[in-house]
Formats: sequence, structure tokens, C-alpha cells
Amino acid sequence: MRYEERFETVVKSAASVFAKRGYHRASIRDVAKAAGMSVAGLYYYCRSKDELLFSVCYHSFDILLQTLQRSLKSVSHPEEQLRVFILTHFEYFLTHVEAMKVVSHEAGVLTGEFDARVAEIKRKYYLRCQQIVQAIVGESDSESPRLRTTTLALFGMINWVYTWYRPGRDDDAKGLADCITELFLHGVKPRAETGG
Amino acid sequence: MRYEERFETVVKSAASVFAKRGYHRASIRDVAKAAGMSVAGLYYYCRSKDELLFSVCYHSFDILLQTLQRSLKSVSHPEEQLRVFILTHFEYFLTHVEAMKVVSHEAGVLTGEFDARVAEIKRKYYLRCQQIVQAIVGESDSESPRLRTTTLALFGMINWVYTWYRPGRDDDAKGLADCITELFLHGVKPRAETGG
DNA sequence: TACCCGTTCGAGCGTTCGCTCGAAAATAAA
DNA sequence: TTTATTTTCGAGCGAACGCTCGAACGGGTA
Repeated sequence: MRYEERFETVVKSAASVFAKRGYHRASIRDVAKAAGMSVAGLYYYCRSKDELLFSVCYHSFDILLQTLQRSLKSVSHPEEQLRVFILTHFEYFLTHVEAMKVVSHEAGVLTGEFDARVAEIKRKYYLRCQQIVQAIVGESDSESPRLRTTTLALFGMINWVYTWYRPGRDDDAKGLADCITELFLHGVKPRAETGG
Repeated sequence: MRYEERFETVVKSAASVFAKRGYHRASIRDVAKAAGMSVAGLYYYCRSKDELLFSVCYHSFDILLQTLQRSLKSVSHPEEQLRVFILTHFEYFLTHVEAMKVVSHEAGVLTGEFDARVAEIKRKYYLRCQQIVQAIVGESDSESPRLRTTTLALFGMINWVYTWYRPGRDDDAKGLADCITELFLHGVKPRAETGG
């Protein structure tokens, strides 16, 4: 299947170009050049620039979600689930930096159906995380504002990474995950040590 | 001083338009319209669109940094400093949502001198925060990777807010600050309670 | 050979972009 | 009033944008 291969090339090139230049700054000509084809040729594989952004976002998040489901399948203890969730997230982010930068950064650019479908899959991801947090804190109300804030704080920690992570300087996914998991569970100043 | 007033109008309009449409999507014509003047008239107050973005970012961060210094002046206990830092951050973010969204989201668009000056002031802000964290965790090495990761995790929590905060639905600055401070210090599952 | 059909492209359409010009209008100073 | 200075703008330039068209390419089949 020549088509499928070429399509993947196109989406990957788009992810790379969008990540480097930002969605609006990146032109369709840049993407075409990166994919090694003409502008007209590029449009054989997509209907619009927006659809290209959608493809990048949707594909990435879809695979991330699937990877997460698979990783969590064999883990039942909530705190271990959290560690697995965070690790999976970092591993995926660090091996798909460009795509995930686009996903994180260009959210809100899409509209209509594209926006709805990406928002839907993001929500699934969020809810799966919230479930884990809920189990850990022992909250019975899934609508609790506190639960929401706490979960979104966790999301902040793990999503913000793309703005500062530098390979070589910073720790790998495992190291980061351990650090963040520990921080989220017990904080920087566990009470147990302050009383002694 | 007619000029100064008009200039502030221009910067505020730019912040608003950039926040709503995103920097690249927003056109200079949008900003001019929002400021109630013609495109040519707008250029009497700035040299380029980039300079406009710089003004928005630099002004905002400059005032935030000054506000922070003032707030921290009378606080010496590290944990209390942390609470004040987070609260100040949220209060400023929530009263300058548009500007801060631009600052957070359009970082990396600027280049050269503009980029350098914004990066410099951001670094000052980061280092002030790192000092506080360092005092809390009792770390002696300011270059510690762990300290870096921990501080940036905190930044993630407080900077990510602009992507999800909804006035009315979510708590106010004080409530958020308490929640995040507690989370950062002791985690969601303090050890003191798990030991029995 | 001829035909087909999935794939590719050069050329270019219409629009919007950031930005500038010279002149006019508003304001202040004489 | 006249003069000088600050502020405003309509008109439009050149470039880049997203996107499209009809034609051509090239490997497989008959």
C-alpha cells in the first residue's frame, strides 16, 4: 500500500513542521517540502491544513490512549496505576516530542467537528487519570471541585514538560516519572518527617 | 500625556486580540480595530507586530515580578513564602488572563533582542521561585537536577491553569493557591496518615 | 502496442498579510 | 491669526498565504 505509507510520511512531516514553526507560522509549502512533494501533491492526501493538524493531534492522542489502556491492564493498585500513568505519559511524550508539542500547544486552533473529536479523546484521557486520582485520595464524588483541581494540577506538571525538557540535561522518562509521582503523592515535605 | 494613554490602549488591545485569536492568527488590522484606530495610526505607536507582542509580554511579566517582590518582602518563612508566591501568581493570572495567556502561550515566537529580554525576566521569576523551593526541601546545591525538576513541576501546575480555568466553575485565586500549596508541600497522600 | 488509473505537479487564482507613504487633521505654541 | 508639532488615516505595495486546476507521469494489465 503505497498510499498509507505516503500518508504517514505526510502526517509525520506536518507534525515536525508544526512543532518547529508553530501551526500558523508553518505554511503548507513547508509541509510539502518536508514531505518531499509539491503542494498540489500534498493535497492528494488531505483536504485542508486544518485536517492535517487534526490528523496529527488525533492520531497521536489515539495511540497514547491505547498505549495507556494496555499499560494499565495489569495494574490494580491505585498508587501503582498512577506511577504507570505518569511513566507511560512521559515515555510517549519523550519519544513523540514534536507531535505532542503540537497536541499540547495548538489545542484550540481546531473548530467544529475536528475540535469535537480531539476534545472527546482528550476527555477520555483526562477521565482515566481522574479515576486514578479519585481512588488514591478516596474521594467519593467524581464531580468534586477539589478532585478536578488536583487532577488538573497533575496534568499541568506532566504537560508543561514540553516547554522545558532538554534531552541530555534532564533525566529520562523513568527518572522524571518517579520524581513527579513521589511529589504528587507525598509532596516535597512529607508530614511524617516534620514531626520528628 | 495623550501619547502614553494611547500606547497603553494599544498594548491592552493587542493583548486582548492575541489572547483571543492567537498571535499569528491575529492580524494587525484586528488590533487596530480593537484599539479604535487605523492600521497606519497603529504604527505610530509601534515598529512591528513582533514589538507589540514583546510589549505585551514584557510589561505583564515586569509588573508580575514587581508585585511578587513586594508581596514577599515581609515574609521570611519558606513555606509561607511558597504560599504567597503561588497566591500572588494566581491573583495576577486571574486578573490579567488575556495578557498572561499570551505570555504563556506565545513564548518562543519572539526572537533576537525581544526574546532575550523576555527570557531574562522570566528567568528572574523562575529563580526566585527556585530559591523558595530550595529552602523548603533543604537542598544545598542550586544546580541539583532534582531541584530543577521539582521547581518546574510547580511551574507546570501554576502555568497550566490558563488552559482550563473557568471563572464561576473553579475556585478563586485564594482557594486554588491553598490547594496547590498543600499539594506541593504534602502531596495528596501524606505519609503521616498512612503509617497508622 | 494501447489503455488505465492511482499519483504527481507547474502554474496560478483570489485573498490576506505586515507594513509604508504622503498628506490631512488635530493640537499646541507663537 | 500664523506657525510648528503631534497624531491620524486612505490607499496601496509586494509578499506569502491556502488551495485548485488540468495535464502529465508511471507501473500494471490486456
